[in-house]
Amino acid sequence: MPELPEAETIARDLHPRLQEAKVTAVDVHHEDVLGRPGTGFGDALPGRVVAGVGRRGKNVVIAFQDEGRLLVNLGMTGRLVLSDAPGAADCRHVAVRLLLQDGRSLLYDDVRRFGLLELFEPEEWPARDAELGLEPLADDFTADALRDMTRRSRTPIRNFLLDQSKVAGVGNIYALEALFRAGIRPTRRANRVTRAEATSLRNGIRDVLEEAIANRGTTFSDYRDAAGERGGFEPLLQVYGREGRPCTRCGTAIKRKVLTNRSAFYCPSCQR
DNA sequence: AACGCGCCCTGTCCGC
DNA sequence: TGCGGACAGGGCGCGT
Repeated sequence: MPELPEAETIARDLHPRLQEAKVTAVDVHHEDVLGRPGTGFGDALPGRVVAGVGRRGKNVVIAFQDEGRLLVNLGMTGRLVLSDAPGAADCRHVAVRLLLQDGRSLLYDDVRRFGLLELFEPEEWPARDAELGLEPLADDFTADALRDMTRRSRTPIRNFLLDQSKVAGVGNIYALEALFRAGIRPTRRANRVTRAEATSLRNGIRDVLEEAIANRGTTFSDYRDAAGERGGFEPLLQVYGREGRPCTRCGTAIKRKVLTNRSAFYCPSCQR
């Protein structure tokens, strides 16, 4: 499941390889990955030149020289792969292909098509950007800022962390890993997180995201980077997907509990 | 208004 | 071996 570290890895890899690239044509094989219907996606892209590739939350953002932006939410199984990368041959579910003037193409491949591609004109971007919450690696993601938000919510803290309008970029894997690091059970109501725990949680979120970026993300099943390669963080997961296996800290068997249709993994001894 | 739920989609796995 | 069903889950639309 691509979250912030996976989007960051893809953006960093694509940035030098897509700069100055000019889009000449667009092949849309599956329209259901296009958000914002009626924006003329296929007609509006040709002629644009890439200025750079960045990230907002868990979205890869391709910025064009005219300040238009293509936001790519990878959903569950989305991949952004260049046609000349070794992993391009593994893209068997290409939903959208951007053809480039230099002969390459950028493939958006997505088996389950939960992903979304949205094109924004310069004046449209600020409103979309404002819908996303704090960047967890930015300076303004402080313990106080996190606590100000958690104290106003009664939803389980795991669910709170998945809300992209609060903290942008954290998904199920890193939410659970950060909660383990902070010693907080995923089921705890957000407004029951103490001031001290909010500090631990803020630090846990930043640490796990930074460590995952350093390891090029987590491949649990489907994630691949822009070259089609797997991430390296999966062996370092402490709770996610480890039901029944011993806690790395205390040895207690990791538990799994379904919270609003999504698995939550935690150590019943370390997390209260 | 905040919150929870069902749905979208398809490859993989399990049991018979 | 083949097949049906359960399962995985990010984000969104909807109901409460």
